[in-house]
Amino acid sequence: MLSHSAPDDARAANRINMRRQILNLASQLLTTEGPQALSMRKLALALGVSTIVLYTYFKDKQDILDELYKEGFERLRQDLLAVPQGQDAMEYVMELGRTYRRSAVNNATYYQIMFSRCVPGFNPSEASRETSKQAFGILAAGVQRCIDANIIQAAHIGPAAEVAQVLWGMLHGMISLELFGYLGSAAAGEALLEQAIQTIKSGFTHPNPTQPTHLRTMS
Amino acid sequence: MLSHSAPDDARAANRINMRRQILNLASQLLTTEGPQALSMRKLALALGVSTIVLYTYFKDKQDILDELYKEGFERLRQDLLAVPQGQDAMEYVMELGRTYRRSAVNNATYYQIMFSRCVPGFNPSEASRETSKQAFGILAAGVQRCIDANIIQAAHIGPAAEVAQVLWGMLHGMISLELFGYLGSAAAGEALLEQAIQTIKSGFTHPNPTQPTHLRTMS
DNA sequence: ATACTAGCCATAACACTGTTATTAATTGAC
DNA sequence: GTCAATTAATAACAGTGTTATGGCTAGTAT
Repeated sequence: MLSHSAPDDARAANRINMRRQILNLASQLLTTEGPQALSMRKLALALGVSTIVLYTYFKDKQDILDELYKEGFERLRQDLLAVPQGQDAMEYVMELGRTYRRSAVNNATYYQIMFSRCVPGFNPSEASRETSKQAFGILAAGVQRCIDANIIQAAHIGPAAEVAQVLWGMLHGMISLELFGYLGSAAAGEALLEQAIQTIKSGFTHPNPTQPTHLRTMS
Repeated sequence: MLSHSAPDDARAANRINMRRQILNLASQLLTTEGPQALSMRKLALALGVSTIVLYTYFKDKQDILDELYKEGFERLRQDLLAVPQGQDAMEYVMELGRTYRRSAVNNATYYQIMFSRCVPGFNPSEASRETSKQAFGILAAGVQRCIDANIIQAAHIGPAAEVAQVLWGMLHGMISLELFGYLGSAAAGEALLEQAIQTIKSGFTHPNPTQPTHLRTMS
């Protein structure tokens, strides 16, 4: 009923200011010490306040992680948006893949929150998963361009979203293996991703050879 | 110096017996309640003993997780070994891929331990990582067979181990996305994996088209 | 100006977690 | 039977997320 706007707005501004301050510190703690070091007590201590403060600005730890999850996908989205949509549609998609890897490696701790269950109870909220879909949308749009240019024959391979999911899976898989230390050095990871990209390019441009491939063998 | 073998063997037998009992319960707890529910106290309680018992048979929690990690890769390896090496080398590799997914989905909680950092401080030991390489070796051997049969032209695409790593990455990526809920239902996950397998098959059999693909566009 | 209401925050605690120092008991060895 | 060593229970320490209690401060209403 009664609407006293000015002071409430001041409070609201203070709220989002404090929220941002907490999130900035959480982000810093995440990048420097990793996901498991991000504890409510450490956060409060670094802020010079009590733990209760965190709970006045966030529902719980999940709420904070949810924001970091969103920020991670937003960083990825920004990096992907920065890729120039140059001449060739397929070349653009391949460059998206290389950029995806660079972004993931540069924000490895964020990537862990986004894709591995590194914090025991954490599950991203539905709203946050929408953010993830926006980053994926850039890949899908790139694939759609390839289909429109007849570089990928959609009829033989499926709708753009599905093709993009396959592309996404491969990118994520290679990066995930690299970040888990299964591929050796970063250089090896980069080289193998390049190989994977070339493979998927060939796979997309030469869809589904229905003739049995073993007939083409020669001794 | 003094070698009293028989009783020490009795103790040793008891040790490995107890170890197995603990691991069985840990495995059960892992599959039924997930990685984050696997606590030392819960384990001890379920065994009807004190927590200290766990520490007399294992160095720490990591030690137990390490065993589960190894068991996970052993299950995967066994499942992959069960795939019949039928007629076509490429068809065999594709079936390996489908089996890999089935195995991962059927042992989803194990898969989390194997590939996602779901337990804060856990890092598999070097010895355990060797176990993981044995499972990977089956994929690599399958790829090698394709190269030997000239289905995959190694000269254009790289050595078998690298090709297999690309295959592995794609498999892992698709499964990882599915298990994280990014692909929707299990049916969607299965269908998309099939599409990914078909794509990689095409990519492997039609290596590196050096001619610019955009010349082949038609309106 | 005074009383009040609302939000903010510190202290301390609860229920967990992994881990261990101190004890006591059991068990195998001679 | 005595002795040594392994084993196990109790209880505690340090850490985690979370919250009930209560005090304080700041804006509102009269």
